[in-house]
Amino acid sequence: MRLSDEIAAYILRMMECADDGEAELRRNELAEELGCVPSQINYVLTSRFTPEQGYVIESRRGGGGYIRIRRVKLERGMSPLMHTVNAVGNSLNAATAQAIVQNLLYQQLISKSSARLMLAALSDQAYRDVPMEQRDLLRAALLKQMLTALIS
Amino acid sequence: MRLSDEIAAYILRMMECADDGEAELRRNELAEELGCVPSQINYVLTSRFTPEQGYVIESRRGGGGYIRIRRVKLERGMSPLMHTVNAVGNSLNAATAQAIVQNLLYQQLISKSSARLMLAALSDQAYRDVPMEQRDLLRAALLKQMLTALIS
DNA sequence: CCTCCGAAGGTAAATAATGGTCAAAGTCAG
DNA sequence: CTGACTTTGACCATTATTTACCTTCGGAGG
Repeated sequence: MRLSDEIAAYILRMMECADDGEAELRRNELAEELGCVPSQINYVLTSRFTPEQGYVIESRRGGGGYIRIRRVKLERGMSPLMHTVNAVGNSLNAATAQAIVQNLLYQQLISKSSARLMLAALSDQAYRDVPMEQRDLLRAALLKQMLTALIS
Repeated sequence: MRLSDEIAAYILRMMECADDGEAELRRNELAEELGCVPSQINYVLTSRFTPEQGYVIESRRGGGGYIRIRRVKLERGMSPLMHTVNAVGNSLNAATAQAIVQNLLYQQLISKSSARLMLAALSDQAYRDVPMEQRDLLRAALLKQMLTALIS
């Protein structure tokens, strides 16, 4: 079995055991326990615990730091929002983003103020400092991140 | 639990107990009671009781010195949000952004789901495609954009 | 009054404890 | 053999704690 799969399995197990379904871990500790370099933990997190797969990750550096993984995906019958998260690729232009949000609002899947917030965050207006080539990637990531946050 | 968190919790408790909602303490005394060096109290104050988080601190040195921590109350209505927009510079790190949003939520100026959305949009998680040097600029722009959207 | 001393609190730098990023090198299925 | 996925390691960023030294205030003595 691949190392990454073992790490993923380990984290999944941690989440099942916790009563709140969250896994909180210390990167270096876990890396040591599983015999891998610390950065491999990051690799596993970014490749297997993405918003598309229904996970939200928070972390803190520094003394007493941690990584927390939360699952928001409902096991079956994916929520409509989750469906959108999966439908969005890794790139998204402003017009499409706007259409998606407006559609979610129309379907009453999100509130009006949520829609306003999301439109503001997805419009090119705020991306002045982001290189053009990266804007659509950022937009896609932002939309997915925000929708995932709404579900949990 | 981190020492700093214990200190912060202790101070929060003091504020809750006081009828005026203020906490007044003597640095050395508190340090002794919590088993830390006095300057750690300052660290906690500057890292967790900042103006962004809605606190004001006064203190006096010398005999009979003290430290007083107060929560500032923002007026209701839209103006506090506008005030926040104006107060945010053109660069904003993740920790400060989080503190600002959490404070807005605490003061009931934004809803819980708005806070969640904003936190998701302001966390570094979604910025993987944005060069490090631009992240704080983007974050500031995003926060201002989103708050402005809430106002209008 | 004025000075000086002791009792506070303040600051900054060093150190420790974590997690994050990036790119080179390796692996493996097709 | 090639492209996607993995694994590693060097280097970076953030947060916490400790230590040494500095500043301010009030009052006792002169």
